Amino acid sequence: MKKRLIQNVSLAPAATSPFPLLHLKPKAFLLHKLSESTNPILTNLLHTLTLKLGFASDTFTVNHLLISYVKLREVDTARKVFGEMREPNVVSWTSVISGFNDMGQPQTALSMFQEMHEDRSVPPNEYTFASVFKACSALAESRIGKCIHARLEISGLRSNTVVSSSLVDMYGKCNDVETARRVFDSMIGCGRNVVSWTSMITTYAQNARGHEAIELFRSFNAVSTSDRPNQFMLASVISASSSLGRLQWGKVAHGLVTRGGYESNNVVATSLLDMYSKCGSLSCAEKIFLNIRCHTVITYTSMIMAKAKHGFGEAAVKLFDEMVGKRIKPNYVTLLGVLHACSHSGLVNEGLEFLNSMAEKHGVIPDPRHYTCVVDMLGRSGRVDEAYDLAKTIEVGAEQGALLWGALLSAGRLHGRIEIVSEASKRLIQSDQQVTSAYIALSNAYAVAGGWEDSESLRLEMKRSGNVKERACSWIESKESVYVFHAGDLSCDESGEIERFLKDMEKQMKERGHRGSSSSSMITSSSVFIDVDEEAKEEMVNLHCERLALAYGLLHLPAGSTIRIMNNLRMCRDCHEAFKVISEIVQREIVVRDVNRFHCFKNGSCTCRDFW
DNA sequence: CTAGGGTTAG
Repeated sequence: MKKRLIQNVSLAPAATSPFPLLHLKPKAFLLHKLSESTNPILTNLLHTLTLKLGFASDTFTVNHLLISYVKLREVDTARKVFGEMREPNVVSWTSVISGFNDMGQPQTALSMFQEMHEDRSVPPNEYTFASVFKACSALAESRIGKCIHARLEISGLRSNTVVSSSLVDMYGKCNDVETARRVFDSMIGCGRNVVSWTSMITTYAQNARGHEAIELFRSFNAVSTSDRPNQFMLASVISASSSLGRLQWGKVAHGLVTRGGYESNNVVATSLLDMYSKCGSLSCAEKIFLNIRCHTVITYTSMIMAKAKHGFGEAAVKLFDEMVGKRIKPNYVTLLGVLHACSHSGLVNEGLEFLNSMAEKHGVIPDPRHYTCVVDMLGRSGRVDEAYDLAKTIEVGAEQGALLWGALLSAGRLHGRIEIVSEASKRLIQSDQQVTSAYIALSNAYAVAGGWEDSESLRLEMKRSGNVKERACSWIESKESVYVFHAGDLSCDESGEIERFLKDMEKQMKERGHRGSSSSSMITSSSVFIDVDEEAKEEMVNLHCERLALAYGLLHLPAGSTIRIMNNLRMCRDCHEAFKVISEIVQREIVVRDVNRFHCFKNGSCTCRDFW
């Protein structure tokens, strides 16, 4: 066995020269072989050879050994080798630190850096700092990151493009957009490259500040003479376009993808798929999906999500089966997609079945996010008590709890279950999460139940405590502009025309037998057309901002054009039904999408307000 | 000489 390996590995004759490496000295031979080894057995052998040939204390040679182990993802062996080094240098330290980064162990990377700091014999250099900031970024640890940033400042290292880019990224991942921007601005002296710009654009994109991301992308293109956007930057810009729901910008980015020849890049393709889906064009999303050659769990999950969001639950489940059939292993996000699909298409029993069997069948253990999805599903379909019973059994942290009880709150609201709304709101208020939404919901619930005084006093309480809710809104995109309609806002010039139009539409809908939602759900600001029979509630109709967006679109967009409505409200099945009826009446395609609220919580603290 | 930064699905 051993003999064969040696033959295979090191001294096998090559075509041109019988023994191409024999003329090399032992050390050069070791270095050469170590740098090209992609085989753990070979590296092990070279390890032995290093020791036998007496290079154990040669830092340079052992560094090669270390790096070889790191590349093979054998970071623990690398660490062991490192521990036996007589005189590790800065490269040795940095290699091990970045090895832990690559293995998804940023915590260990940081403690290695701390060890290095306490050891004092080897000061870190730019390479070390770049790796360490990457670790902080992975952990979203701005407190530690700031301390190390301070060490960098006093270390006397000249500012360096790579280090500064890693800093921008780190602050971005820690949701400290302003500091990220300050670092980015300070880079004017040391030179920015595509990576630096991408870091800053990504910072904006990932912190729900899509407009600034796009704006910065524009400046990059205006300012940069030699650098063109690459796949990293494009993926980020496309993702910013999706979170804004701006198909126009997404299409421009798609053009740049084609021009740059990045279409076959999976990451770019996935971001395009997601963008088309979120901007309302499921058919374009599907085109992208069908062009992907090498599918992964992410490409499938994205398409499953897309179908789910557009209400094609059965198709999403079918796609899931296809994926499993191809032996692509689903992960927890995939199952969220499937549950989402069931939830949005009324496949309640199927959804429950998925929840109960996912651990056994697919090896994914349901976590609070899956349960939240199912609570939402039960709630939408009217099985509010089951939703409540399920919610009570789930142990969650504050942030997840906010989503869980938020879902239940919507359910209670949707079905006029004041005691559920009240319970969910209280939990939200207690956990100090989404306090304003909870107050609003509670107040609305009181209002529906006729407790106008309670409702009024709650609103006063909110005003006193400074809880001002970001307003729900819907918007419609046309060529170059976006028209935003805020809840309760009828200030636009055409309001009279729009109201007349809506009244007429409601009449037509009734003639076609559309019942609309129950009157209690009017207050959810999710229902589209409803019977307005009580004067006292007239004012609330203004809450239905997607009606306004829709009417505006129908009145102003050219005949035959598709109308895309984005909103940041939670829509129920009735709304989708209503849009179908409207679509038939006006003979136009109407695409409605809930802006992904989840996105806003992705990195912690941002709010939906930043969309506008 | 050997080591470093940015991207996609909820």
